[in-house]
Amino acid sequence: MAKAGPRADRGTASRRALSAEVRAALVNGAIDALRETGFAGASAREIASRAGCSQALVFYHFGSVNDLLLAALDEVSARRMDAYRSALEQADSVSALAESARLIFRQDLDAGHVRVLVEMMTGAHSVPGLGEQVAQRLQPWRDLAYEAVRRTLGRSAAARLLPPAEAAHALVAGFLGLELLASLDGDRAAALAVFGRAGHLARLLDVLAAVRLPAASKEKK
Amino acid sequence: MAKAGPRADRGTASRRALSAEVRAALVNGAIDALRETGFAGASAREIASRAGCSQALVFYHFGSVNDLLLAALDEVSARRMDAYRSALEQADSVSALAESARLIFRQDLDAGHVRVLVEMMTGAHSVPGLGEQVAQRLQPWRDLAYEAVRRTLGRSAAARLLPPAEAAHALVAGFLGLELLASLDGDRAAALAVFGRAGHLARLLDVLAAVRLPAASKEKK
DNA sequence: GTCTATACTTGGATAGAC
DNA sequence: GTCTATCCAAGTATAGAC
Repeated sequence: MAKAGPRADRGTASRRALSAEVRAALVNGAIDALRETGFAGASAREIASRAGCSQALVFYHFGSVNDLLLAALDEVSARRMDAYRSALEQADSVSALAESARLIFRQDLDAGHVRVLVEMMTGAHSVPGLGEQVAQRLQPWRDLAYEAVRRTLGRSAAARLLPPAEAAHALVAGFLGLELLASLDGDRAAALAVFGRAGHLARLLDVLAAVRLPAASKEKK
Repeated sequence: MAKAGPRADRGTASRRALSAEVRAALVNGAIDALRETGFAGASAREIASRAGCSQALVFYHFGSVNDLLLAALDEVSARRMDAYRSALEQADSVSALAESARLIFRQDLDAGHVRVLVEMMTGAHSVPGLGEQVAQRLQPWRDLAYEAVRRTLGRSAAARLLPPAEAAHALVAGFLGLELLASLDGDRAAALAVFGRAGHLARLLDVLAAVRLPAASKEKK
């Protein structure tokens, strides 16, 4: 299973496994630090302490603290992307989409996934060049939101009322803004109420979405 | 006008004026630093450099960097509160409210007012106790949003569809989330498009808002 | 690969001259 | 009130032992 490396006499595989464990521990430590102490508190020492290893290993394995933080963001993204995709893909109406979004948001709120993203977005502001890299990592999430909205709204009357690109942008902004408020006052109920309300309104859109537009009947050519 | 202090022989008033100028310069420097370099970059040295004075004055006048940053947040709040209140008070329909919100958001986005707030909200996360103080300062804005929404929706059918408390929470979250996205990718157009769309949808609510509920006609008791 | 030790930098905060 | 000088804590990053 494990590819034999150089000097594969004894212990190499396990040592490699140990090394991978350290990397994983550092990434997890970075995620926890971002979530609990914020970007400013996510120092190499803080992360290493959470990972239970030396601070020097941050630089050995990742080169710099910022690169480790980006790896942490990648890890969170990867972990969530599957959950997002499957939840959103099986939503076949606007209200089902809203309900999926509500469930996903609640999970992410509790687990702190959005928190990590928000910390990186704002922390990036004080480190030149980091913003672009965070933006790059945010893109798949935005694409996912756009796809989900576009698919459920489709070419219906609802899409005229609410163009997918704008709805998707608003959806992503909503995740971020509601997370900010929730983490400030520790009140997740208010955020969830907003998603619940969006679900109610979405049911109205379901009706409109069911009405397919009569293929540009009135339009000139 | 100026209250005579101790040793009011000569120059005391002007010296006092100079001192006030320094305080103002520090507050402005703090605002600029928060906006341009973020919470992590808003150090005493950075701020003092922008204010054109010694770093020691931060501590002499404000006691600590955090207290200066809070003063900066207060200043931004005070500056904007009047503009907000007058704009929102003269909105007499949901769509007018949406248009006001759009104009205000554009001003704040360009001037960086929301940026300062977001930086303080996330930066607070890494400093114990700061979160409560920021939350306290956010409250007037939330109250204002709530009042505006409650007044324009009123006791109409629209208020059933969209309870003021939830709408206000969503409105504040929208400001924050859209600012986060706009500052990450430098694209304010997408955020403004969302507000524009909200305006279109608000016109639908205007119709509902015009329909006053027949004082709980169907309800039991 | 992992550790300890350390060089170097930056930032908060204070002391004391003026 | 404002400055310069300084102390101290914390952070990034590297060197070198194991």
